[in-house]
Amino acid sequence: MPRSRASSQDRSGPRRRATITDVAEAAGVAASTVSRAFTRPDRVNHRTREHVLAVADELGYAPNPAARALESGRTNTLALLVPDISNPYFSGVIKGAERAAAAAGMVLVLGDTQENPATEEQLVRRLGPAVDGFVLSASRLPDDELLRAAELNPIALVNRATPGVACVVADFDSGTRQIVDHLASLGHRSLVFLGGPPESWSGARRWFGLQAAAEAAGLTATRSGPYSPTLGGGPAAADAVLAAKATAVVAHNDMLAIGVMLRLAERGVSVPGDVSVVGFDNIVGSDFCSPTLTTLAERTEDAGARAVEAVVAQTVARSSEPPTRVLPTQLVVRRSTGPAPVRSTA
Amino acid sequence: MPRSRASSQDRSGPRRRATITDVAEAAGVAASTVSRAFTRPDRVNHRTREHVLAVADELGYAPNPAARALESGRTNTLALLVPDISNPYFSGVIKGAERAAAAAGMVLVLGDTQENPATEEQLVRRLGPAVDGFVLSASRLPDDELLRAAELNPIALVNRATPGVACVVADFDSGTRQIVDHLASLGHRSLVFLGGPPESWSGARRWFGLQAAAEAAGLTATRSGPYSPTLGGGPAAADAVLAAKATAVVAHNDMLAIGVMLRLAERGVSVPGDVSVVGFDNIVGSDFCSPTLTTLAERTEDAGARAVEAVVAQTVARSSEPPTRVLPTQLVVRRSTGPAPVRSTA
DNA sequence: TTGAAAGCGCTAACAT
DNA sequence: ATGTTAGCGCTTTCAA
Repeated sequence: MPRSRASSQDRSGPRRRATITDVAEAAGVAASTVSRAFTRPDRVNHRTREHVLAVADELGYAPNPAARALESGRTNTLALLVPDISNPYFSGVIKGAERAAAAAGMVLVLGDTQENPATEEQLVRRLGPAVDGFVLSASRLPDDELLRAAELNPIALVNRATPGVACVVADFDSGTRQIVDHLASLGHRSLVFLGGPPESWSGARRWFGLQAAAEAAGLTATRSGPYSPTLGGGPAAADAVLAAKATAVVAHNDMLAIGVMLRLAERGVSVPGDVSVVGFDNIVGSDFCSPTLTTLAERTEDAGARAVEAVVAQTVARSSEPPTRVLPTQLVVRRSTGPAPVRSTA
Repeated sequence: MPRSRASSQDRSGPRRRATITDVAEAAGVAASTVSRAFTRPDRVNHRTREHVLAVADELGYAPNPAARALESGRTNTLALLVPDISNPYFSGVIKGAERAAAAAGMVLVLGDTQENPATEEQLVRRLGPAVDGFVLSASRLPDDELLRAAELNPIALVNRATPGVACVVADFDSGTRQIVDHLASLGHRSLVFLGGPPESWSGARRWFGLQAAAEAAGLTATRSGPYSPTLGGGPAAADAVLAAKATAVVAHNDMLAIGVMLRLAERGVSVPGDVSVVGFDNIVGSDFCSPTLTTLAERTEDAGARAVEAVVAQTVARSSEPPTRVLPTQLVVRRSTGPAPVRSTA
């Protein structure tokens, strides 16, 4: 049987991995005993177990997860899909998910959907049989696809809500209220929202919340955009801000907010003297840009962790009513917001 | 045989995944034909193939990777281990690795070693049988462990060199020369290196290169630290800089450099008026901190991609002499460096 | 071109 | 407490 294995005579090729049978032979026991020694330590004689484990260690044996998965149908692997791994915003989600996955004894597979629904769909399909569940962060999939995927695999969403699918979302209602109240208390009478990608669920929630909060506080809220949620989106957004003679702007996210401030500085506009700027995300960098950025902080690590927990829970027992968790948000006030400038047209 | 499968009557539980047998039955062919339809399209009648694929699609069938892996010994999965996923420096490596892995038809598993050699070792051991190879970025494992691991799995290192293991490293010799020449051309006569973690291979290379380049250029180089390679390391490092009356400092990385500048600003010291500051990494943020940071850019995405390619190459054929690739570095000059201040003690 | 059968490494029933 | 056996889903001989 000329199977494609590493022939044992290559100079430095990977040594053939020890299998459970190798260990069994070397230890003079049956394979099932070796298996038990690893998985049900209490169901095997203490001394046998010691011996088996010693032999296994000597042979460098580690159970083959593929074989285990085949038998049990469980892979002990979770997949986390994000739109853009290099976006610092997702670092927190990733970190939290990693931690929770490790705590649950699971391995995390990371996927980058490149902001592309087709890529995301493909990853879900391809990874599906290889994982026990998915965490989809800022998913771009339409509701019906999400539902379909959720039939085959446990799924939890982060910052995206779809009825029937577990999700963890930031409390944008409270968050936008905090932002508006903060601006109102500084004397601002109106704000401009600089929108991000039209497909962004959280973008929609942010704008919705801002409108409601503005109305409640007696401010006028208008929307501009869409702009790229990156530093590169800054110039166009900043120019629009100046044209609109806004005294306060709320950007889709911190990257855009920082890009805006860069451009405003270039054009000789003072922040917060002339314009106050607020972002979303509280990314690394919002604390050292110039001026430092007032922004709404989400608990991204918690979000990642909670989502993993939700998926793990589903792998154990599917509940009929998938939970929705709302995580608190908190406005971090820094130097980019200040009193509304006094206008001649008061 | 009461195997633990999802019983088909749970309300909304995961539907049982279609297997190759299901498809075979539904299509009225043998399982082996279905298998061939997917893996050797040319070895099956055109019409049969169409039919089989149609049925498979209808059933939502996707081959089970675990079963494939069991048979072939290949998982089509690569693992990338980094010390800290949330460090923006690694985003580039991750991104590049993702891209190269996808191009090679492989899935990438990401692991966070938490800057901990023990965690790293554990991950390598646990993931070993589940993956076709490893990319170890900034590995903290001692040489002998690396060698041992390399016997069982193809491995490529990023910014770490160990004889006998494939690696991709940045050209720190050239990079440090660029830094020193830049400072020398601005009239600086000495520099202080703010060191990072003592175990860091690239940290050692940086300091080594700086010394050599300084000597060649007739500058004095001294070292200070170690400091935490984070914003939080800034204050201590900055205070040391002032105590040393340095005119130019080179920080272990950008995060530390930015932390230093923050503290210097706090203490009323002008950058670059009084002190010039240089970093390593060119992270996102080095372009919008204040002042913007002069830093040595590495080609991190390329590094990740090259490393993946090196691993993939090894999975095909192990070469006796694992390759070392040196990637160019480039100094990005921004506002944090300027002419050396004129000192009374000239 | 297709089907039948064996086996990848492991775990779980069942027997001892 | 331990061994024997069957089978997870798939690919791959080997026959037809």
